[in-house]
Amino acid sequence: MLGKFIQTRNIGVRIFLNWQEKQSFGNFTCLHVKRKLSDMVNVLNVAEKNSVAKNVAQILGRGAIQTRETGSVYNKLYEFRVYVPSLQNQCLMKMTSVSGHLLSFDFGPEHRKWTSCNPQELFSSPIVRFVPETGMKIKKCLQREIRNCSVLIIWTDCDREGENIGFEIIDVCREVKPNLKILRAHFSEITGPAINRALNTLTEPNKKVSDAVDVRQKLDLRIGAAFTRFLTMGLQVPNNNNNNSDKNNQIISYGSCQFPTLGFVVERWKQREEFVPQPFWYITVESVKDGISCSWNWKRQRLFDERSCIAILSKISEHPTAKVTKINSKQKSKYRPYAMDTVTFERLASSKLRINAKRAMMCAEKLYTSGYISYPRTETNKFPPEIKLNDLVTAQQSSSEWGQFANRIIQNGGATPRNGNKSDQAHPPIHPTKYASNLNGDEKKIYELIVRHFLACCDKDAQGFEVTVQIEINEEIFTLKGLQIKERNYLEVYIYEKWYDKEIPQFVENEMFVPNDIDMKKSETTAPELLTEAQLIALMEKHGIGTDATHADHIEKIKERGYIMVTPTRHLMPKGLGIGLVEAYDDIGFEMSKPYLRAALEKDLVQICEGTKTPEHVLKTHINEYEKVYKESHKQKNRLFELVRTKINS
DNA sequence: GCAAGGTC
Repeated sequence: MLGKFIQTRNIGVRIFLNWQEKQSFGNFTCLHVKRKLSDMVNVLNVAEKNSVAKNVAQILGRGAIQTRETGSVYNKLYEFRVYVPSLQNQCLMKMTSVSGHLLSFDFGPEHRKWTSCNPQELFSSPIVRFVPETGMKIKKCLQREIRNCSVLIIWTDCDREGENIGFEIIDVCREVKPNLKILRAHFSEITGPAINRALNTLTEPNKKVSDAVDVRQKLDLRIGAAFTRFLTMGLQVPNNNNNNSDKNNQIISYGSCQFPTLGFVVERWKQREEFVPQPFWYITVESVKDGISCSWNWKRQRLFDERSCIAILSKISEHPTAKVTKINSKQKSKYRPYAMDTVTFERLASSKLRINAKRAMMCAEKLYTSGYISYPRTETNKFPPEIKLNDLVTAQQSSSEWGQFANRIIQNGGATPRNGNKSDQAHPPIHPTKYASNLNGDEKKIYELIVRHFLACCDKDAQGFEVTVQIEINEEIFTLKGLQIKERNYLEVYIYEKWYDKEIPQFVENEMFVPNDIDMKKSETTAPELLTEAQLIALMEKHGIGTDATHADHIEKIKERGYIMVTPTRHLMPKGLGIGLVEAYDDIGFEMSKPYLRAALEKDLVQICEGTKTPEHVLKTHINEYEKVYKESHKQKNRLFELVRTKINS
């Protein structure tokens, strides 16, 4: 086996020279080359984006790669030679890429113009699939290169969309070469071991997963377009942007993700609007001992009845002597963070670094394609047992900021990750894959967050000692808590969380003292705050609205449409138009702004992937559901539009 | 002029 391998490699080198000769001398060596090339299998490899193609080629080609232009500015072609186990052959690998989806769905020409048809027809009108102008150069490149290849290996991202993009590549290539052998590589980080493992474990691509995405695309297009045309043309809201749009109406869009996103913002706003503050009363006790002031907490916390509170106050004022009835001491831990999934990442970036989710994902994407971190779109928050965490921790020892901390983890017996219980069965939690020292700006901050979170997760919980003192004053109970931090552990590297000592005096059981002050205070309940971006993302995640990659886009979209705005305190506030749309649909009895419809679709898509439902069935069911809503809104359109107009003007 | 999902 080894002998064969070496021999094949030698042939590979010879052919390589001949191939270059062929380039230089045209047909001169043609016959000779033809004979030798027959030993070599030509393989076209296609990744989802150029950066992946480049880095995968660099790893597999061990630096011996040739770069060629493809006609598409962003997509290069990299050539190298490597032995591919599942083909049992030394291969001439041509590695190139698409730029995300290559194909696009749209209505046929007869339904594309807004005035061409009743929007309801869009639920059943023909849909065409085509390569948009922006992808034509990539398509030409794929079809040109596949002609002299017998194998196609798909290197798109290992998620649902990636599988679908894989089939787009397959369709385009099969158009010119129907009898291709097709293989799929599985990887979730671009490192030597992961990429070599992928090459050694090629499988068939998964059509079911790709089918699920087709269903999602068709549904989103039909429903989005039908309702958007209906609302925009029906409401005729004048456009206040002075752009060059020849249409004078503002677009009032509906989308299966943007509408529920809006719904969350409006719902919170409503809770706040409808909130009625409730007055409440509570008793405070102040004392001083050993020079330390203590504010004791009432066990009843608060009473909503003033007279009851007065009664208790007068009762304890009769014998205002406190007796220490209980002292509890216990170990207290502050837990280190779980391994990082995408939503946690987006929320931390937004709340701790003040980098909005959209920008944070862009930075993470760049760090991933540069090989610094693992794939940033993951729902997994537990590390697989086979991952070599100690190697990853060791790699961070070069840092002047957290290197010592990484070193300490290793010295103390190695990484002990705090794992959650979610796994998408495709990607590990977000973690650094190598040390980076040359980053700047937001990318640097994002990388630092990922590294510090990773090291914190691999370290130990912080340990403290909590003392709870309980007193009774004429049968009323009050408590005081003190905290002594013993071991900071993960907190030393995780600068985003704080934990403070709280010093309290020494007490002994049955000790008696007279408090310096006993008082009754009045306060009232406060309304919930408007949502922050971080909280909205958490809600979207919880209800399955959008993907890790698009949460941020949907929030941007509803801002752009004039449905919501951001307050100076960075809270999300719905505008009249947004409130009107949500209330109008609520009013005619449809939960369009609620997340349930999208969640139901998501569930069906998973079933398509698992093979328990057919794509045709799922598509038909959901189309029917939304068409019913459409017909009803059309029937009640005067009422619906009037409701929205009232809100816009209020 | 529409969606959501990829990416530059």
